[in-house]
Amino acid sequence: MSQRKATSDAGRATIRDVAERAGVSVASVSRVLSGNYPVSEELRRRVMKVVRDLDYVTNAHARSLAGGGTPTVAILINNITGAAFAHVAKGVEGAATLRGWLSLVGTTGDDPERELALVNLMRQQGVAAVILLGGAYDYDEYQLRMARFARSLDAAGSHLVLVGRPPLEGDVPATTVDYDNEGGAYAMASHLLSAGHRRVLVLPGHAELTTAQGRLRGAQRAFEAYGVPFDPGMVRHGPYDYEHGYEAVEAALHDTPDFTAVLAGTDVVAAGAMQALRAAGLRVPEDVSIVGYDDIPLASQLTPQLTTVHVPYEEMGRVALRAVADRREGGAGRRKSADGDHLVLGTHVVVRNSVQPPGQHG
Amino acid sequence: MSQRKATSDAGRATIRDVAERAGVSVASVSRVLSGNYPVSEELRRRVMKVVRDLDYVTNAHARSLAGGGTPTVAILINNITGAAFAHVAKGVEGAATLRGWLSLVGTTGDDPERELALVNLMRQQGVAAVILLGGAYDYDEYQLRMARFARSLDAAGSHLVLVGRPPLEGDVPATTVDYDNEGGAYAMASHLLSAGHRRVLVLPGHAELTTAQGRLRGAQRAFEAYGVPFDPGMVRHGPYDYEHGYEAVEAALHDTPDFTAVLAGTDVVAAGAMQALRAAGLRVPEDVSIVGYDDIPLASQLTPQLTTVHVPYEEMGRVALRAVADRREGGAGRRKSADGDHLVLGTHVVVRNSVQPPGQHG
DNA sequence: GTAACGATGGGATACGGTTTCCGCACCGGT
DNA sequence: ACCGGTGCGGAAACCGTATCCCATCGTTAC
Repeated sequence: MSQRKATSDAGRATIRDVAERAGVSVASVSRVLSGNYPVSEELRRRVMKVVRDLDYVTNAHARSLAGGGTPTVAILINNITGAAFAHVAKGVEGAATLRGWLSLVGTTGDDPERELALVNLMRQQGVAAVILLGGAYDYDEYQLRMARFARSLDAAGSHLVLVGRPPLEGDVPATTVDYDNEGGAYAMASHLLSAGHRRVLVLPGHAELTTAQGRLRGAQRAFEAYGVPFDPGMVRHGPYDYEHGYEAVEAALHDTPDFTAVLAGTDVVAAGAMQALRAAGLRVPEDVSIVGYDDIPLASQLTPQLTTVHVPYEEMGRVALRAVADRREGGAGRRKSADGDHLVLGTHVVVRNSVQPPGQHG
Repeated sequence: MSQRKATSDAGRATIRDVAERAGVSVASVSRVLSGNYPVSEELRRRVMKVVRDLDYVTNAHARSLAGGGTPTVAILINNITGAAFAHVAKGVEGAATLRGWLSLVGTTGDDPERELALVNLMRQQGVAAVILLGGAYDYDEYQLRMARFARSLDAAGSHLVLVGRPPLEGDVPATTVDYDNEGGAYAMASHLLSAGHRRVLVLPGHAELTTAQGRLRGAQRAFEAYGVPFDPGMVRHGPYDYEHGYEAVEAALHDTPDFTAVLAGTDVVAAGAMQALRAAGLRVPEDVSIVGYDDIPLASQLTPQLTTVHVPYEEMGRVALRAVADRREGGAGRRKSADGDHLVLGTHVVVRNSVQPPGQHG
């Protein structure tokens, strides 16, 4: 019945075990390990030997409790298997690891309840920031909820970062990392129009998704700029997946078969559209041109290779993490500065082989 | 100069702040929140009101220190953008969230140093398990290192889980979740052989990667079973990426252009191979058949859709997490049982449109 | 009417580190 | 030989929560 548990206990070794075995004080061990206090060479050697012998690692929980601890960021994502999001996650994770930070991930599966639960969970973890990936839904209630999240995290010394969606309205303590979504769509549609296409099937995505709204707006603006009437009947909304692309084209071939090009809201949607056209005996791009959006690897792996809009997803992830890190260094000083709270990265069209002037068979 | 920091301090509220404001003891607040101890309705109401007012959340670090805490698993992955790994991660994360567990991810980028650092970092975090994804390298030193990891984690009350690779040799405290890699390759090659193909270009992957070794062995066995001589000159090793598939086919078309089918080690490699064949003016599958491995979404999005081997990646993730959870529940009792430490899931061929008997043009 | 008991709430302590504050020893200078 | 300074190691006070143990109060049984 010893006062303290035996050194040879099953669980992990504590700093006290190390101190005892090395015949020094607990404080000394801590100092040797953190290295922010002068210790004699002799002491360091003795301690390090025991640390190796016991295979000791410090308890991260205890360490963060006491003040130190490695910063952690949380990445919240709808679906980890989406290539675009995966690239953002890669950017965040890479930048985090580079500075010794940790990253937690959670997937929400498009469920607002899970999102709520996860944000709270992350708040408990005392994360340096919560990074939310993907387009937002354009419901007022959703926006209000985000604002509440932002304030709540801010009050707890954390921070909310929105990636790939428009910033929140009002004076909300959140950082947004966005890309020129509408501009990319404008450029992409212009590319199609300047090739001579006039009847274009548009598959922007879900009507309530901010991403889809921006892409649709960009396309409309391009039509206006070219003086081409925009036919709302040629727009079909739906999820960003392969099946939607396939089915939308199937339906369009039945209803309005006179289109000569497809402006897909996503590369994956474009892939589905392409397959549906082939199934109907049409050739791409000889009979129908197709363009995508995102420039994920798939775009260059399709046949023909897809002309699409490049979005710097991985860089967005890096930028998001840097924003958090900077803010953490900066600390006070720029409390109310709304500057730098909204970063916008550029997009550009990548021309490949899926577009051809209409009516030019062969 | 108060003894304790003011309740209205900037940082997050503590349980003590709540207790003070509600006029109860710290213990009572803890009990109300954890709910594992009888408390009067009056007390509960008073506490919960303050909790809401202060937007209080418990400090996860303190909680884990004190014994409670939500279990966490760490997922270590080479490259998060790989579709197959992403699906495993999804399986793990999904199953984890289902039981209220948390998941940390780290990417190693194929760098053994980073892998080492990450395992240690995760050990500090006191994770319930470290789940390592992807094929292993067949170096002795690497195997030894893994064994050391396993023992180290085991000693710290954690556990190592290997997913998608062969189990470690010897009496190592690790769990392996594997799939019938060789069997899948055998079936896939048989499919090609039974269609009449005899000259097959084989792109198994990196020679040192256990995954590639298994797929190659399976193919060889199938050739033997069919009594078809296996030509080592038709095997080209390389990374599991699009570029390798493309370049390998380009080179093969130059060196040994008489092949009628390509047995790719991965769907992505198959995509590259397909593109290279097209670039050379060959049709798939009329002139050359192609098969892949993994059955990621890309396989069904290519044209023609790819015949491939389905690997239950997401399920592997779920199974891995369940293994960890079971072991944690089970606790003692089955210490030395090597049973159940190696789980193997089945694979099967998915027939699509990329295979045709050779020489049947049209 | 009183003793025993169940239901609750409070105080104290442990969890594993970090860090501040102190004291000790050893150094050289006069 | 005495004194002040410097460098290094130790004791103890936290960090925020869970839980054990005990005190109290209202009940029920005898």
